[in-house]
Amino acid sequence: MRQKYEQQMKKGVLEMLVLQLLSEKEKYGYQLICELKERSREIFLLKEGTLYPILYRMEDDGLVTSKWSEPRGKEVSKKYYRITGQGKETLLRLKLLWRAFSESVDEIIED
Amino acid sequence: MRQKYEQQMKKGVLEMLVLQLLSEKEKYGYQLICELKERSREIFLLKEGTLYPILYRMEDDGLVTSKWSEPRGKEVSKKYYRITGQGKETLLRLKLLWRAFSESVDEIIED
DNA sequence: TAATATACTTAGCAATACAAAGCATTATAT
DNA sequence: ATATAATGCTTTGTATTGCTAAGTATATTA
Repeated sequence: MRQKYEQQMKKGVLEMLVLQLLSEKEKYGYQLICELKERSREIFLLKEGTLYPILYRMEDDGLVTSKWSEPRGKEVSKKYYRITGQGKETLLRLKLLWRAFSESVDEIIED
Repeated sequence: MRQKYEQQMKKGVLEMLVLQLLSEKEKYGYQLICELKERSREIFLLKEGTLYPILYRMEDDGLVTSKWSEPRGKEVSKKYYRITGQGKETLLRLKLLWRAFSESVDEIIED
């Protein structure tokens, strides 16, 4: 299953976007959902049932790590995700694939 | 299930591409596989097990119609698919969605 | 005559995106 | 004071999807 993420490209866009956001700064789940909604102008409206399984999967695959924050004062403890070296590599690969994929689609639909 | 195709946007790229090819001229299954391979520069390498179910689905949904060719001489009979009015509408909608979708992705991954 | 290309079909599988629900806490509004 | 909404994480179940794999059949090429 070496090519897993590549093969899932069409579905793998979400993985790519999550990795992108995490490559900028470590974040927790709910935050990712909100940021994705904002930055995509309401196009990526992830449900928890979509995002969290993605995070668990990526953690299993070594693309991200997680750790619970120690809550300061009244704060609730949150689970922060951080991208790993392997995750950065995967993100790069996914971006290249996305370019090829989307350019190809564009060419075909523009006659 | 009115929004079916819209909701499946990420997976619906294949449907969009097939509709696009059919909007240019009626075609048969194998031909679609070959053309898609060519025009996408080897990026969309559809298997029969992927394409034919898509065609059946779209026929069920009234986006395309099919008819068997009467074989001339030695020719094998082929099942030609033609896009319908509803299929053209769907194609337009899918293209608009694709633009919004891909532009959104591009913005996010380009920081 | 064997292999390859063309052409369509189907069964079965793994992965995914989602709905939906639950749990717990904090903030806001009534 | 109490209800509601928002935040935050998790899990279960479901429909859809893309694919593997196999099967059927004919035509062409080696």
